[in-house]
Amino acid sequence: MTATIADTIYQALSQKIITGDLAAGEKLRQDHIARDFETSHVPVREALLRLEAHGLAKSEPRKGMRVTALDPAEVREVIEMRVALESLALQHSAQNMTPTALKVADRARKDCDEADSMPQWEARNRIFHRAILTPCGLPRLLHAIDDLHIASARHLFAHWRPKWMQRIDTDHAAIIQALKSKDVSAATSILVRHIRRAN
Amino acid sequence: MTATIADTIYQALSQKIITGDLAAGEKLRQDHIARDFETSHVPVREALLRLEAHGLAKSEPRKGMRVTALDPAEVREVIEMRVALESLALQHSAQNMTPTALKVADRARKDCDEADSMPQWEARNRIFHRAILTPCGLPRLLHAIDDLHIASARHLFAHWRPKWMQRIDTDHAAIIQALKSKDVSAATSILVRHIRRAN
DNA sequence: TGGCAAATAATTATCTATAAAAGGAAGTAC
DNA sequence: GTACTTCCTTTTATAGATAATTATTTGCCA
Repeated sequence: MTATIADTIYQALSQKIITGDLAAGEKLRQDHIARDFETSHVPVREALLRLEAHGLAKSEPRKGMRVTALDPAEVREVIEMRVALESLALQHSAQNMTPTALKVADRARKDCDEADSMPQWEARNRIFHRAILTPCGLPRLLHAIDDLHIASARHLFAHWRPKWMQRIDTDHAAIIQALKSKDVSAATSILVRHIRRAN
Repeated sequence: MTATIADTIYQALSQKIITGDLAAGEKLRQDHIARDFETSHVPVREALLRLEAHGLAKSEPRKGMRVTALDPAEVREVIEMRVALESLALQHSAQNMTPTALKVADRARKDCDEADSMPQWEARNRIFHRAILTPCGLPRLLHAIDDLHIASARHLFAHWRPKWMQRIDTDHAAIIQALKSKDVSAATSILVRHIRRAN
């Protein structure tokens, strides 16, 4: 489990970008970051490249990296992509859904409802969505969905953080219920509605 | 336009992986590649990371990179993802489709039909698919589709290269025709069928 | 002969140093 | 006063060297 330094830096920076701690458009200077992490700039470069791969930063050659902007058009785009891909994943997932997997998902649902801060809720919300989709067994699809969730999370932090309050998510419960009764189309349509309005 | 060295290496390696010149499972050794390109290993590392981001290679920390395998299950997965995302893109694209864009697409279609080798056909086929989808104006979606096309291309090279022969693609023509007459649902269903069977 | 262990080789990850490019400031010509 | 040029600073990109980790081989003992 020897996590590489670049890994650590990538995790830290992506978290900062997601929460808005690093604002859109902000420059990411290699040696400043290197100083912060008490390392050289080489692993920083690696981490920045990974940020770029996940759409969190953009590089202009010889001019450095900047945190990507998240305009409303892209937020809508991400939502439509999530609708398309999460529907697909859920249809496969529902077929493979075991009682065990359902219990795991319901546990994640409860954890999410019980979160007592926005960052905690956001993390647990992602875990819930992943839990209901993981049984699809399509790794590439799940990976793509994860990236979209990261973009969604950025938007959630930017626009909902102040207004957030603890609440029971009825959509989540309804999805679990539909999965339990093997009603795939109901589960899918609730999920689609949920994605479209939760953002 | 100062292309960085890492750029060049990435292009070359990805091309080799797509065409099967670098086989699945093959190790990608940093200093060997560095020697081949007469450079140091640092830009090589960058290129390898980009390969990983596009799903063409996988890294195990401290153990190096390997070209990813392309098992039949993943091929099916990619097809289903393409169906989901290209449908979405086409629906937006059809709405924004200008006569000019249609002409460009039809030109791409003819070029594709006239290709006289498998690699040429593959490149032009990708250009055609991109041409009919680009007007959707959703950059993130197009980018995701591009990555899926790369995976599809690997499969095409692996399984169709010997059997390839020049032919007129009637699906392509039918899609253009449907777009011309603004029949979005017809265009979409032809595209879906096309993706499912062309692979 | 087979299996374990230490040493060796190969390879990756990181660091330090150098080169190249871009951006900005100051000075001069008009 | 404005625009252009040149120099200086900042920052990124690459190279070469070092450290750390893994794989392999060889030698020893049962």
